[in-house]
Amino acid sequence: MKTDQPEAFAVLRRHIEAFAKISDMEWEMLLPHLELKLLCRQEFLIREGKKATEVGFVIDGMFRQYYTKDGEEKTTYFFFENHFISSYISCITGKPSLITIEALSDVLYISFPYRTLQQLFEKNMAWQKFGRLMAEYLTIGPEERMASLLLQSPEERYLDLLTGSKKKIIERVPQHYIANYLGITPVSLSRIRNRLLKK
Amino acid sequence: MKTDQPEAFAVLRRHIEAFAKISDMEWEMLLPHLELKLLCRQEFLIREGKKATEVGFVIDGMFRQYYTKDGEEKTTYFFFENHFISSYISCITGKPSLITIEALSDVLYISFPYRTLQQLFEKNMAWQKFGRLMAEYLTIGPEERMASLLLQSPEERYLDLLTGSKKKIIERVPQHYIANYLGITPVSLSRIRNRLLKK
DNA sequence: CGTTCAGTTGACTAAGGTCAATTCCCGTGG
DNA sequence: CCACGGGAATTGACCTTAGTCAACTGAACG
Repeated sequence: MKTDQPEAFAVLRRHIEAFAKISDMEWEMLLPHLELKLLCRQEFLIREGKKATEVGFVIDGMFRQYYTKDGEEKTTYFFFENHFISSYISCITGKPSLITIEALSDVLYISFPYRTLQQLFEKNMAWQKFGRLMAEYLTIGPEERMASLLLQSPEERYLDLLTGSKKKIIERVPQHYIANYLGITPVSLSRIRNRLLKK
Repeated sequence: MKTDQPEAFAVLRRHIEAFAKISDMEWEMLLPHLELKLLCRQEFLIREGKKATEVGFVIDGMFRQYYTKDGEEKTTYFFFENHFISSYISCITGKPSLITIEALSDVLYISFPYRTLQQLFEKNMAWQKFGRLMAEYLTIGPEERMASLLLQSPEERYLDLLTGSKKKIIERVPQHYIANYLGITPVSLSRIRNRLLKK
């Protein structure tokens, strides 16, 4: 696992600049607040019921995000390298998080306080713009997931995972988490796979 | 139906300022681009496949937003007075809209080009901030809808509509659209209602 | 008074959930 | 090297709930 801190921070900067260009000076406003952190498998980035205060960026490893209801977990996303990760809604609203984010492997990630980001928003146009574009980007995930739940059967959702950019989910995530992500039980996923084989 | 244009515009300003304070001068930057428009029942604000270019704000009436798949419509939201309405994702991405927005009644609404908004974002910090807060706000709807589809049965979703701020959906929207919104057929909704009566 | 469309009801089908038994895989310790 | 243990995945039997198709009811409107 690479642990080169300057390089990790440079990767983050590139991904921030994919949203909005920021000058060296503006970058220096965030840099002192960055921390490189390590999380072991099955540890939590944020737990349901706690207020989220930090925003993360995955350098190496993967996370699972889920809601809990009646003791049952319902997976909404998996996150891999080079993705921002946070209970952003909890940060924005200041309310306790409804979601839990759990490390599915040992994870190396960059962390910084949402509060810092918020201060940058107020101080600086480039950061404000980053905040807008980031939030715009964040609308797209849930929208697609919602559409998928509304439009597709579990079988269709499974087939979707086999193609395109989602393949790494199939490749890296244990099957029972995938079933959970699809909204079904591992038993049903097994049957669906069986059904598909026979075609 | 009230058609007082200055008053309608003032209502819009109040709702914009619920996100970010803007000065009179900043308001003047948007004002000339506002248009008060009328749409008849069953007409469309935006249709699937077209690029969205405008953002709307409902003064009077209601809309339904839906995806289409294999000729079937799947309702995602209803919008009433004092809500922004747009295929915002299409505006943001510049791609053709996946959703259709249809007037469920005759509707009076304010319209302005997304392009104008985008120009204001670049020119002005207050508008940039509005853009961020608006986008942040827009993440919450799909997130909640996604969670509801993942966590709740159709019956639970129906019960939810009977309480709190969602009551106006039950009160104003025909039942077969509600069934569609719940993700089931009108037949099934009828059975669920029946089942609940017997309890 | 008929036409139309929304909503209800019945009979049957399809698909996922549950529970339990079994198999497979993999790592550990004898 | 093999035997055992534990978790993951599969399979079978049975249940629950939504979908489909069709018939019927009821209210709205001309």
